[in-house]
Amino acid sequence: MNGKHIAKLGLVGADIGLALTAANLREDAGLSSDDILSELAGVQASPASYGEGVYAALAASLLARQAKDELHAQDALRPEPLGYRVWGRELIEPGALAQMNTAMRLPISRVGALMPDAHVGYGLPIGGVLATENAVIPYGVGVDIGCSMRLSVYAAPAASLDTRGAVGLLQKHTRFGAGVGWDRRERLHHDVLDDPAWDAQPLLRHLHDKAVSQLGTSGSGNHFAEFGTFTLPAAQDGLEPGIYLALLTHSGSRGFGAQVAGHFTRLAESLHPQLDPSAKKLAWLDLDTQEGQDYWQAMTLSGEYALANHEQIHGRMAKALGETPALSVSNSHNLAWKQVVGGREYIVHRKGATPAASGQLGLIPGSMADPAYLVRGRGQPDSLESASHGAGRQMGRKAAEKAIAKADWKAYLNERHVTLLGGGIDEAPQAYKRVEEVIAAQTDLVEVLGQFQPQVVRMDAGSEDI
DNA sequence: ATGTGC
Repeated sequence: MNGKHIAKLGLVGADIGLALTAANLREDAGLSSDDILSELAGVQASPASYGEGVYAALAASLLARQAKDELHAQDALRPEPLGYRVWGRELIEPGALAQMNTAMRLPISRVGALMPDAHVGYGLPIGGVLATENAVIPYGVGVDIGCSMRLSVYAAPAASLDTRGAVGLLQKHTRFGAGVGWDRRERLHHDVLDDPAWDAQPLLRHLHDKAVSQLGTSGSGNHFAEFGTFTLPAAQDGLEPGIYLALLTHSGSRGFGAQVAGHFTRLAESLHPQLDPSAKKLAWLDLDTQEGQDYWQAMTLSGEYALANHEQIHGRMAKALGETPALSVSNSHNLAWKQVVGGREYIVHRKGATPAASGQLGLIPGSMADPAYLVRGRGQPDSLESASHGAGRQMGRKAAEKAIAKADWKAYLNERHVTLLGGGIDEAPQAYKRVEEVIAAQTDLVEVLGQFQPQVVRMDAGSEDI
């Protein structure tokens, strides 16, 4: 009796050693090689019936291997990605298409689409829309859960707030930077802080204090608060055509949402150890598990928290201006929704994509010095009723710091009479695709209703200073 | 995206 006999049975790895050990004991007990081999075949065929005795260790190892193989089979990627439509393909880098292809190979994926602002992200590309069946992918939503836009249009002429006034308001009523919150005495309350969901999970309870301090702040990266002129060519929601003063903000769920995203993507990865490495960051949570339900609850709360951030920023500003907005629009662009697609309910992930159901209003910003658009969705089915969430990056942050001359950046702002508070060269307009081209690539997804031109922009100071 | 990090 030796390893070759055992290997012939199809045993692999550590199981061979375990089988040999057991075989030696049976040989000592007087059994023939043929008898032992037939016993081993019995263990292989039904390891669950050998919980005790000389074959117990081998049986346990076989069972563990079986479970792992089943997990692997469940998580196996399709050999080929499902088909999906791409808007503005000529504007999209190959890496983003490769990431979308991987996403469309997941066993849980059903329908997908790529928006014209798409670029590479963690897991699902930014600008990716993905419908899955009964499962949610934390990195299909993104790190900044609930990242969103809000526009307030005031029934006041664009010239009624000068640059100096706008700078003062932005400095007084907005807060930027990683880790930054409002001082205790400056904080405002919001009902979102009383949501019972905060008490439903230890993680959420733990993050409540941070959420309290950061409510009504704007964070870092591409987040902004800006005053500008809003041009409305045709009446909308009772607002007459005209050129108005307006406030546009881009903010998310801050440290709270980031910690939720990190926690649940690590959890998802740990639950899918057999997932192909190329799809590691696309690990999902089944919605019929406790983990999936917990993520859904935390994600929903993060989304509401992010919208509350905007409400507070706009509320502070409206009070300071003494104006009530004549038109208010907001939308989340990093979130998952339950949505009926072709008669079936799927989980639709939009990671940097604007919901664009028929008639639904949304906001698509360009850059710190380029126009933002008020749009109305056309409910295009192949896009899963979506549109781009912005212009999309043309180059990464490090590439932008190398490639863009500071003088060119400043000239771009000067030509458009944009005053910038904070803001790094990694967010320069030249780092983004031309938003006009991105809008032109999705005329079948959204109709443009109005245009916002930034004039005084506040962003996080970042690594560079203008 | 975030006062972080396989």
